[in-house]
Amino acid sequence: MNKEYILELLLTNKIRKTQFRIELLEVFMNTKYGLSFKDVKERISSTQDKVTIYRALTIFEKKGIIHKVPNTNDVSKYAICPEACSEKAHQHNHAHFICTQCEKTFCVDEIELPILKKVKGYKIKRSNLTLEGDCPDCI
Amino acid sequence: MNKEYILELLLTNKIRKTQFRIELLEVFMNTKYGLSFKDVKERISSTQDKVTIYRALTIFEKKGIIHKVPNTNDVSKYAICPEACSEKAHQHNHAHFICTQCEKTFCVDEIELPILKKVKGYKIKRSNLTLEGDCPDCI
DNA sequence: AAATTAAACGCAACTAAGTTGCATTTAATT
DNA sequence: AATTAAATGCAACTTAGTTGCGTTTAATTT
Repeated sequence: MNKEYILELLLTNKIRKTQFRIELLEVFMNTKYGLSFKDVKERISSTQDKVTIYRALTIFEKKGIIHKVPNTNDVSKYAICPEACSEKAHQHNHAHFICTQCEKTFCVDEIELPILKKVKGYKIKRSNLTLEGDCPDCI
Repeated sequence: MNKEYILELLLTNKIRKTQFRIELLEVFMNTKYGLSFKDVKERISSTQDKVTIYRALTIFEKKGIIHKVPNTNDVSKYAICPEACSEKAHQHNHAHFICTQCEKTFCVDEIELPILKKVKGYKIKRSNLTLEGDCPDCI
């Protein structure tokens, strides 16, 4: 199991190894698609307060452990970062696919985004390609 | 002025020409960047109920007159569609730039998205490229 | 021009997402 | 064992967006 990797992640990011945060990372690692706040809550065995969950999500995102994928339906999903992201270089050079039927969010590693730095006077720090449609399970 | 174009838009989409909806479209046409609900409310002279505003935004989006750009900060922006979108083919083949300083959202026509139809079993109906960073005014 | 009707509107009440302040607990350090 | 700062829990709050329902009004029909 990747429990060791989780502990390593928490250590290098100076996040305390609490039961809940370890379990939260396990949930993310064992899910192939993005999770909304509600999804996360359902998958956590300990009945944590929503504030605690939000705070963990926020710090994980800030540290580059997970990333947030916004959705036109106003319910963002969180997913674990596939490779090494850090607080400084939080680049997700892959697309996200959102199924409009089952509402699941998948990372699509097959599509590589061109890393643009500048376009017509805009300084680009991050880019995010979101695809919408039907996922393999819903076609 | 493009008042005539607005009336035409409403007519072809079978939306009644009320004072408010005409004004709302004028606001969108005269703004070069995306508007949040709050932005819209501030720019409307008549003091419309928020439900009325939301319903107009929803129907305009459904008809392909405006499109919604989600943001990681959970405040979506709405912007008028540059070309001919329709209820069926609501494709926005351009990127959106969100300034992390002033929070403005701009359509970036310079970047053309490759129109992907299928990737690894996913059926893609819509795609959305969002760029984040500093806009020309904030650099 | 009057009657009809369905879209648009306004209000109240609600849900759901996410935040803030503060007191308490606990992991990690000294 | 004592310290301390991170993490937690609770209450209360804000903000975005929705639903139901009765009323108004733009557009159509007679």
